[in-house]
Amino acid sequence: MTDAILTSEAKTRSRGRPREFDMDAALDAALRVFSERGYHAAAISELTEAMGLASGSIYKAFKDKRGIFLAAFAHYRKLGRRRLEAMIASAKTGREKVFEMVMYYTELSYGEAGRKGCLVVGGANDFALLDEEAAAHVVTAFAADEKLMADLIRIGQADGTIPKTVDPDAAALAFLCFTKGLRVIGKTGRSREEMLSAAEAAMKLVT
Amino acid sequence: MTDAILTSEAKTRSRGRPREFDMDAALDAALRVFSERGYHAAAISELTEAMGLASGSIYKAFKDKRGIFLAAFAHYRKLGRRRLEAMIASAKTGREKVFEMVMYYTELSYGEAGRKGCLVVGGANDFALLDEEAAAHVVTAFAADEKLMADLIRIGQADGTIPKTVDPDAAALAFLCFTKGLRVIGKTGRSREEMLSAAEAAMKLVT
DNA sequence: TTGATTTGGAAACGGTCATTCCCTAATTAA
DNA sequence: TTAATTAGGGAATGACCGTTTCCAAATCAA
Repeated sequence: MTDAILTSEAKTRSRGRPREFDMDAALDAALRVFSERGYHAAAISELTEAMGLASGSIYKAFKDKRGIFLAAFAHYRKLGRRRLEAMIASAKTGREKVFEMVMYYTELSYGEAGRKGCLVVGGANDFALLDEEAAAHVVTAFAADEKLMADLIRIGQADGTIPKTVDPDAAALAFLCFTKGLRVIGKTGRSREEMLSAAEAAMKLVT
Repeated sequence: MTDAILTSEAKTRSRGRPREFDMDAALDAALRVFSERGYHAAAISELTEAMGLASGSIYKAFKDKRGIFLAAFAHYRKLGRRRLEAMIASAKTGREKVFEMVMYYTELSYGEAGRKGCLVVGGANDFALLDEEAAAHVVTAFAADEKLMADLIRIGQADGTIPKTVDPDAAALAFLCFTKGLRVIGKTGRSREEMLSAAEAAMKLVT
């Protein structure tokens, strides 16, 4: 409920006893619990244990269970976006950038990491019809991914690595479905090789 | 736990008072609740209301909440598979069959139906790390879809409507991810037109 | 009929969950 | 120093949830 939740950057010391725990570490722990168990199955007692905080402390730092989730969700998005943009930046052509984005999700979608799943995909499942505001955050997250992918496709069309015949918006939505589907299938524990083969096949979307 | 749960076909009358409620209708109601709210957020009280049964009756017909879900899940799969196979049968070429399968999921992924989501995708989220046996049912459901899609692609390669250069297994997994992703994105309430454009784009997977 | 068996349903039960309370500790403002 | 404020934490709280119990009703076997 304070700026600290949103930015997790320390700033001008406020009055009263200062926070002792590390917000980023606490949110890391919280998102781990929410990813593994889902929102509704995650008990406060599990969150307190994972975060290393008593329930009273958690309820003082966040408004309620929903508040913990929304903070963890924002944290998760910030971290993910940072890693994703780093991968995209390392690629030269538009087509390679598209491939890097596909690979970013592919590498998260097998083995143990895959089984833990995606907080955004999980959020879509847990909140779509139950919590309008939380659902709006999920929509925002998907929209950001979709827009980024469309931008990368247009870059590829500008640099000649992706045909002009491709409809960037349609292909971006198809990629969005594909990558979120990767995360769903990843929860069933597939191998890296299988997921890589699917990712390569998906690149046909930009031919 | 009886055959009736699995087959929902009436058969040789057993001893004792006969069941009064319609199993298919009850499972329809149950899967509606589970789809809309997810497994953990679905309360028994909601199930009793939707199914028109008292909790005692439900617990006599099913073992527990998990048993209700598993029965609804099997029911959902049976209904879905029936509709899917009908759509595929109406298509002539292998490529058209692939398209019909993609369209089957596309038509479930927008508007109100899309918002309700898929019980199998939801199950992957709700059970992957929490219930090994239930998770195995999810794996089976995905595997059936994946195998069917691979078969359709091979039919297309045999009748010349899909290039031999396509790897059927890789493309089938890519389609599986795409269609399950459609169901995830569908929970955020997209339009039919958008989803159709993505579905058309996805057909590039078999070019 | 009678007894055994099974279903239907309402009420009761025990446990767990999210949340609050309250006291102590640490800090700033005056 | 003192007062005000905020964090930490453990115990208490109240609600709800899944499940069980118990009794009446309906059927079959004898």
